[in-house]
Amino acid sequence: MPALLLKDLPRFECLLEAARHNPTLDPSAVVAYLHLLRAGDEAFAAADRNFARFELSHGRFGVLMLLWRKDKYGKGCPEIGPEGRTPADLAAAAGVSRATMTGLIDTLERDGMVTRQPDQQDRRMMLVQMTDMGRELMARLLPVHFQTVAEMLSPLDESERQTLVQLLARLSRPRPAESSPVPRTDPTHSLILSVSEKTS
Amino acid sequence: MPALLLKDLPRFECLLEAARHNPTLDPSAVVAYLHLLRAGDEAFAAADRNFARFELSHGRFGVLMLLWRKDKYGKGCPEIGPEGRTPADLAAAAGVSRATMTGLIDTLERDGMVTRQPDQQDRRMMLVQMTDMGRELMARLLPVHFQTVAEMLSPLDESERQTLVQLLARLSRPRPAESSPVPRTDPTHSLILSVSEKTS
DNA sequence: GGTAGATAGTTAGCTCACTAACGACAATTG
DNA sequence: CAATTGTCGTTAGTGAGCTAACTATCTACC
Repeated sequence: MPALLLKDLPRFECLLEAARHNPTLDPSAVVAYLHLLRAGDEAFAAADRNFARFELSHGRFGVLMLLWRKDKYGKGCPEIGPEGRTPADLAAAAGVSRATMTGLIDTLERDGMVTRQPDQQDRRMMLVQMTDMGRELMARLLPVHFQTVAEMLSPLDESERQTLVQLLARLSRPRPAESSPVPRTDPTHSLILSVSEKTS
Repeated sequence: MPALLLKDLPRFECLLEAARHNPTLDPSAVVAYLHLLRAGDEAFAAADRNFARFELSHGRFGVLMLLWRKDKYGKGCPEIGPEGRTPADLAAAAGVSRATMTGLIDTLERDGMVTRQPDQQDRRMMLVQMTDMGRELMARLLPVHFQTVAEMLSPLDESERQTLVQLLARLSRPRPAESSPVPRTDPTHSLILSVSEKTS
């Protein structure tokens, strides 16, 4: 459970009171912000508890998930592609530093979940691939993980989930919005984005 | 930025494809889950950038925030009260372990933001109090922080924020819902809860 | 063709959480 | 009153992330 935050949330009346002395305090914004942090942390922690049962950290799971996606569905979704299994690419896709990715791959390799082999074309690079053991681990873990996610969202019906996603999507840092070569679809559905593109 | 996660989110079509092979995969739940993690992480990271400018970590900010609230608004909101300035209480309110709170208070005390003094009644306890320097720091930081929160939520109008809060509140782990001695108000507004109560 | 700059992966050292275990003290119970 | 039980704050040690700096390699330009 990495994210820490005030579990003892202020009451709305206190915020109103405080707002009278702090002109920059927007009570409804603070309430939404605190709820967002809390819900995000709960979701994160719930997933982490599952991962821990399989001796995985969130970071290591992320690596396996990326490899699994490319492994299984790389064909169906061409922008994922079979390439991009280098540590640097994994780091960008997972949102961690290259140094952190080295450590993640180290332990995954030690545990026999992935292999590292030098790239023939570019000898600076390594190629990371999932082993059968890694695939088996994911085959056991993913149903549990997906079930947890499904349970977490079970209080909301389909249209409520869609509303939630649209609201959350509008909170993301407004991007340049230019340079979108892909045919426009509902932005809440085609949520490929930014980081994978802007290898700048 | 503590929380790490897949920045390279899967496209909805990929999820649909994957769902055909994984019966437990609920595509709309996964999309909502990923958006939640991402939005929460962005909110967390944005706040952290502010804190870092004032040489604060999220944890240290939490401590100062709790002390500030009790310091300023303890009277207006009696359930906060002037007591509860012990490390153990701060730890429970901030959602960290007592050991972590010791470290947070250590550095805050070193930097002159808080003081520690032994409790006279119960000589196991310490009392943590904010110094004038701490108050000054908060007086400079809070407007920046509140402004960041306001900007973050600016894409949503009041009714949208309310919708978001209600949806997020329903995602929180459903509590026993019993043992609520306080007169019922809108649960999305009176979001005092759980942790402060269940000192069990 | 040789040098300058960029990039890939790694290493070293940092911060900030955590758990487990400790001594000091308080509260409860025989 | 003595003993047990529980709590408070602290310490020690671990894990996961980060940045900065290094080596090796590729690319581009004169």
